[in-house]
Amino acid sequence: MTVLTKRRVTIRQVAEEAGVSTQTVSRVINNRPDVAPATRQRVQEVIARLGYQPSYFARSLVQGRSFTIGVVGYGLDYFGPSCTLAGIEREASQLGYRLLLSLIRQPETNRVDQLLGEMLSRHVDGLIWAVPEIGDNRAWVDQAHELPVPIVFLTMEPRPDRFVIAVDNYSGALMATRHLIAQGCKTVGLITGPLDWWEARQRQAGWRDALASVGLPHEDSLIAKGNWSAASGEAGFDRLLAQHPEIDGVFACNDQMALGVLRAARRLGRRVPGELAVVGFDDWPEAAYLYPSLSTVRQDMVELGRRAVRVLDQAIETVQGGTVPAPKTVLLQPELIVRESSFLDKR
Amino acid sequence: MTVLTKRRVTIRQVAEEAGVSTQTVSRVINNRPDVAPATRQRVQEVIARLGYQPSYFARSLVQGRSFTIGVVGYGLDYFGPSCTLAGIEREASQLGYRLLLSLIRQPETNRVDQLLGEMLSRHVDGLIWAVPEIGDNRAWVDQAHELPVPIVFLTMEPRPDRFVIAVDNYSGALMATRHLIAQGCKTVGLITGPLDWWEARQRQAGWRDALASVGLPHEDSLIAKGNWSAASGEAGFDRLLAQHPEIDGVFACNDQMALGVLRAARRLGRRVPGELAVVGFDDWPEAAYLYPSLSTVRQDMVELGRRAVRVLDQAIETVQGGTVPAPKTVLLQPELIVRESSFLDKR
DNA sequence: GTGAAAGCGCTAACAC
DNA sequence: GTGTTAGCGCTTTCAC
Repeated sequence: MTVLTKRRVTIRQVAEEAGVSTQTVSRVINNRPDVAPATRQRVQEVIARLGYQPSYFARSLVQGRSFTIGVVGYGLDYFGPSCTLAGIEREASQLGYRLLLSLIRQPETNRVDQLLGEMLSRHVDGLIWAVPEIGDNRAWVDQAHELPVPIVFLTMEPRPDRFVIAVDNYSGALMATRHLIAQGCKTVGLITGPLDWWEARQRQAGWRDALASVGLPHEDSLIAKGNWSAASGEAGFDRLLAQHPEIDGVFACNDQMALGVLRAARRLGRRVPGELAVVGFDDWPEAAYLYPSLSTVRQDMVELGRRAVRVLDQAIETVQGGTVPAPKTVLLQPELIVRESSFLDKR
Repeated sequence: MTVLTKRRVTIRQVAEEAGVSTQTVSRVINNRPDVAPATRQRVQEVIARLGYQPSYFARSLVQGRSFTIGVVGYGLDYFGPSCTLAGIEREASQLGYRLLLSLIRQPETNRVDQLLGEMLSRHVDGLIWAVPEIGDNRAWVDQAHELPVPIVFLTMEPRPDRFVIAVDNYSGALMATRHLIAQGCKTVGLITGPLDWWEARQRQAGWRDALASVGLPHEDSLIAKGNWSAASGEAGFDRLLAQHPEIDGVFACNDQMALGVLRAARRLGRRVPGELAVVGFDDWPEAAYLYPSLSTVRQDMVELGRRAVRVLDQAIETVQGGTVPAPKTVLLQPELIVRESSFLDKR
């Protein structure tokens, strides 16, 4: 508990106490070789005794590097983003960074300027933009070339001039829908997320292409628009069934909406599994404990965060080295998890 | 997008460009009154043109204040902690603070020293310790008097010499159990969390006292120890039922474990609601969409976080004013949410 | 090996 | 009103 001293100890006090100059202390705390062993030891003793803690702060000012990453996140009350943040923190911490966190509540914020400004004025070494791409909330990205530090974008349409880390939503939706088809479904409905979300559009495209490629129906009346909530999934299935009583499969674009579908199906007397096969997206931890347990597409949000930090770290190092880092895209592959809810009685 | 300039602009460049001293620029950016209107305008123009962004960093160094709060959190893959963090961020942002975030994975960490040291060396104005009280992971708190900045503890046993913000778990458990009793339950089992968690012990105590006060059984064989997961809730109910086939009520100490109980009950052929009444704790967003929808005890984790920041802010102001702030405890009251799962057929 | 001087970007205190 | 000086805590450069 030696660090916990009432007043901040400075390098000067240590120097005085040890009878050396501040430079020597600096050399010791930075593990420079050119210090006499005896001196080094003496200084170290004083440091321990006084509980001296070098100020990263002052150090950053002169070195132009803070070992801090700015993270702009969104909607921590959802499971996915929380995991992503956890992943970011974990990797960052391993690489020796701390996190400066900012959350935004409306993803269409126009405070982007102010936000970035605040982070930059705290001298972050790099930025992670962990806000979903919604509507035109990416318009500003074109100008981000001008940022003095590298920035990595999470969950947006990959583009060659940016660092982007994303899950392959299209491919995940393809897997989910093909699985339903393989189960024998003839009419597969879709509960989408809000279509101004890039992720939602990708998943919808996957659903459509999977059906189109085998000649199954995929018209708009098979699509119910949800808002990621269980309530919207429930309502969406009601609408779907009203128009298509023959429906025997549903791909819900997240697990919460799938939960809503399960609830609606029960209320309307459709057996799941058996008469109706349901697949979700996310693999949220409770999916395995629903009744029936939910088949879904797992995306590893923790890994997403970690990758973002690794990529950013490399970019930061490159910048520190004086070069301009080459943008890079990482597309993580999701995984189909088959449980009970997607089983269909063959007819 | 004016802030996004390639190289950081300093106060000196602005001063030169505007033909004034750095001091005058400083006065303008700090909105000091003693600047001639004409000068002020000229400076502001230059600031806008150059996209100058003052460095909080350098400012903090000289002012001894960073408008940054250090947050040490835990287990962001759970819903509660995520909400708390969201609440912290929101309030902090409103009060003009940024967050420096650190997550720990084992709550019994002995890296407390290092962690606090790192935060302090980044000159945080105050700290929020948002890690549950587990085992003796609070032993170090006795020494925290020596910290140079105020620290607020979340979710731990209140004590008069500390800032503590917590939910009244005892009272919540009391409400849950009394509700089950009021429904007509005669044998009420308990699925606890790990008992080295303070919260788990509080909830257990509430359960016990509620039963004891009306003369209903509350022996240890009615208690199954879980670990907050749905799996442990399911296994716990199996054990409970084996020993007490007459069981007609269960209080699960969180909603996940309650979900496990629902699953086990279904498997074992106990009707919920009807034969078995179940109440959870947390009111996690999907609780209303389970089948049956889950009665539970709502705790407002977002508010918990916000309160922590407000209390910390006051303490910081007091410290800045040169006084020692008086510790304070805030105990938030949870709320019983009655849904379907706790109904019991009267006999 | 070690120290003195200069400076990172800013503001407090004091001059004028 | 505005500029000058000094200094926050540290590191870098260059003496010795």
